[in-house]
Amino acid sequence: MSHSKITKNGSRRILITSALPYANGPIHLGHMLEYIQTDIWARFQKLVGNECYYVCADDTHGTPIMLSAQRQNITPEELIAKSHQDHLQDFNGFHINFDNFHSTHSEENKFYTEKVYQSLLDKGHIERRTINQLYDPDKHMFLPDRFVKGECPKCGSADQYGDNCDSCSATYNPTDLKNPKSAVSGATPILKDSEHFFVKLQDFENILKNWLKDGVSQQIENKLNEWLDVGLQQWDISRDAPYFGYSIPGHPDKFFYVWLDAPIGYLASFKNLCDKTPELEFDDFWKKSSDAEVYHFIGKDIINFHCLFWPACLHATDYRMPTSVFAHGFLTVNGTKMSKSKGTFIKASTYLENLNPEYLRYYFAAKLSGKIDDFDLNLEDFVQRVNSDLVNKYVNIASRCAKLIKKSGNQLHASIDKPMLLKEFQQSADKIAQFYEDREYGKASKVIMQLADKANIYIDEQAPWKLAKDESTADQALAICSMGIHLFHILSIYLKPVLPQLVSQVENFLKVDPLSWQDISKPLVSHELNDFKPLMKRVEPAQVEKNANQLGRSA
RNA sequence: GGCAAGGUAGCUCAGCUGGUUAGAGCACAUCACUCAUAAUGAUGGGGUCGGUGGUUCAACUCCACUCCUUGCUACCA
Repeated sequence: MSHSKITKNGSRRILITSALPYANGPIHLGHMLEYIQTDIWARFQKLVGNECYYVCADDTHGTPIMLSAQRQNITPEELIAKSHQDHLQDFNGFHINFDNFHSTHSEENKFYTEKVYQSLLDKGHIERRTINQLYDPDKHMFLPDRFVKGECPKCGSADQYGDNCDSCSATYNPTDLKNPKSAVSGATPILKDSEHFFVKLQDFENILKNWLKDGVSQQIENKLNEWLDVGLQQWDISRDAPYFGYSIPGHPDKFFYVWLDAPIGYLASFKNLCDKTPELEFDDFWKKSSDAEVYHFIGKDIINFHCLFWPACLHATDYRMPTSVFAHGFLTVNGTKMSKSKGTFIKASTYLENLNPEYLRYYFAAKLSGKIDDFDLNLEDFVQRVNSDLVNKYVNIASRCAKLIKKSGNQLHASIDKPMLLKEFQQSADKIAQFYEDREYGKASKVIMQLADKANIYIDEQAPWKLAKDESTADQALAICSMGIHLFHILSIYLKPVLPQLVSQVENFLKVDPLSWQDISKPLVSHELNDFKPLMKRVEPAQVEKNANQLGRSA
């Protein structure tokens, strides 16, 4: 169902998360779509005066990290420490303003994971059962799906991973693969028994159905019906040693599956923030009766984890469930999946070497909706969109007014030249706020750019440059250019969640304190400005090409 | 294979519960302007809405089938 909270009074308490990046690889632009989407929402909530916290963490456990560390001859702890630094650098580079970025390999996470498990156990939601699984006899480890390769049992294609075939898209069990090989050692896997721990998800069916009814969008609910219609099954939450993670209390050879402790990272990161922030209480947000709001931003690929397993875990632990879960689609580049060989697998760090992060923030904002549709980063469109909207329309307003104002000592006129136009700009605030709230950033951007067009039309019609030539009308010219700045001022507030860095330069130019939503109604009459300096350069198509080429090689 | 979401002008996208000549931005063309980071303004050409077949007085909007893309399919993360 739709979430259309009114954002006027600024009295809401909100906790937001993005999905945890896996500590086994670099952040790429697909990741950034989600962090930028979330960051814009968090910045918007803060801008309108709500109490809002945005937390995240590295997802550090599981077989891939263990093996990756082995291959690099380092400990998993060293690997995830390196990732943590790299990830933070990328996030900072894109102005992702986390209130806390923690790790699932932390005291807090261990504590809450065990707490969740103990609650599930105490309430009889855990069952133990022996299952049969592929095992690498050389490496002495059980093999997750993605570490078994073989021929598709249906079409015979070679080198197929795990449980589905790339070439015929058949679904099967890893044990069905013909000529299976361990992707770790190359050995032929054998079947071996092991006792696993399962969460009886069926126990939560009614709770989950009720929560879904008004907790998530129709699109997500439709998807989840696949699971609910067939009937919820048991969820395997244990993995055998060797495994990098937390061992299950009382069972030293069994470990918690990474997907159990990953979302718990949201709790852990927030707890860690609370411990650093005296006025912040964990229970105010997570106790069952909390009236704070909790939102998870995720990709469409992990809907089941966040809308079935995770709420069940929270409920069993007597915590509140999320207010809602927001899912977005996948990023494509020039219409296709990001591909290393095509040079479209773009790492965050490579992008930052060549391009301004706010170009991408704006491009994402200009096209994002609240739905789970995939998102295409079309590089040509990217250049045109950013240059046209940001430089030619928005920044241009300030640029074209600044020189005439400087002639008058950088002092804005004492009167408002066209009050009705100002009013129109101000009255768009509610509509734009609602679009931000609904994550319809594309629609918000469209309204903002329509206003920018109106500002340029106004200046064109008034032609202050003509009036400035004559002593008798010079004052009128100043009034018009001042009006242009008033409009620019409001546009800057509307764009601030998307373009924090640019708007901070604007604040310097306008000589004002950090802008807030309230400032929309406070035009800078008779205000003094600083000298205007170019606020943003155009994107050069060559930069983008360089970027793509570089990426192809370095990925 | 099953389920979900998407397939609308050259490009990127809007189009609510079906209803006059299908919209926007960019790109393109012509004209105007010259204050502005060769920016801005005005006007114009351009789609029959993936395909086929239905329902209806009327469908981009409903139904069926079909093709294509992406995701999920519970021991991948």
